[in-house]
Amino acid sequence: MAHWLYKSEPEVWSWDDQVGAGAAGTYWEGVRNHLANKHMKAMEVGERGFFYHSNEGKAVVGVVEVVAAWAPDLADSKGTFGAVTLKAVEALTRPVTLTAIKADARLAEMVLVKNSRLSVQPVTDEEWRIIRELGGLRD
DNA sequence: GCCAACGTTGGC
DNA sequence: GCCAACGTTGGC
Repeated sequence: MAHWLYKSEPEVWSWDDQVGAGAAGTYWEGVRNHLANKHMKAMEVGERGFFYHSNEGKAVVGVVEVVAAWAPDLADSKGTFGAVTLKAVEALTRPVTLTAIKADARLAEMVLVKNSRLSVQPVTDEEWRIIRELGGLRD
C-alpha cells in the first residue's frame, strides 16, 4: 500500500486536534491544489501517512490512516476539489524534524525536501521505513 | 497560448 | 518579517 504525508499548520489544525477527533476521523478539507487533490483521489481506505506540522514545529509528529476515500468538498461549487477522511493512529515517540530529514542523505529525494509547498505528498516505502525508525516506531 | 503580475505557502 | 518557489489569473 502507498504511503503519504499531510502537512498542517498546528495553529490551524494540530496533531492534538487530530487525536481529539477520535476513531471517526476528520475530513481533510481545504485543499485547493490539483496535485494534492489527485494524490487524495488515489488513496485507498486503510492507507497510512505521516502528519507533519508546518511553520511551527516543522516535524513529522504522528501517523494517520485513511478511513474514508476521497469525496467532493461541498464548499467547492465546481466539485473539482475534495478530500479523504483521516484518523490519528499513533504518535511518534520522538518527532522527526525537518532539520533531521534534511540531514539524512537517504531522505534527500523526499517531496518534503524537493517541493516543500505541496500539502499532500506521496512517501516511498523506503522513506516511510526510515522516518518510522527515526521517530522511534516499530513495525 | 504565452507570460507578466499577483497571491500564497512555508522555511529561515 | 523576509523572500524564494510555485500556482493562478488575466491581458494580449
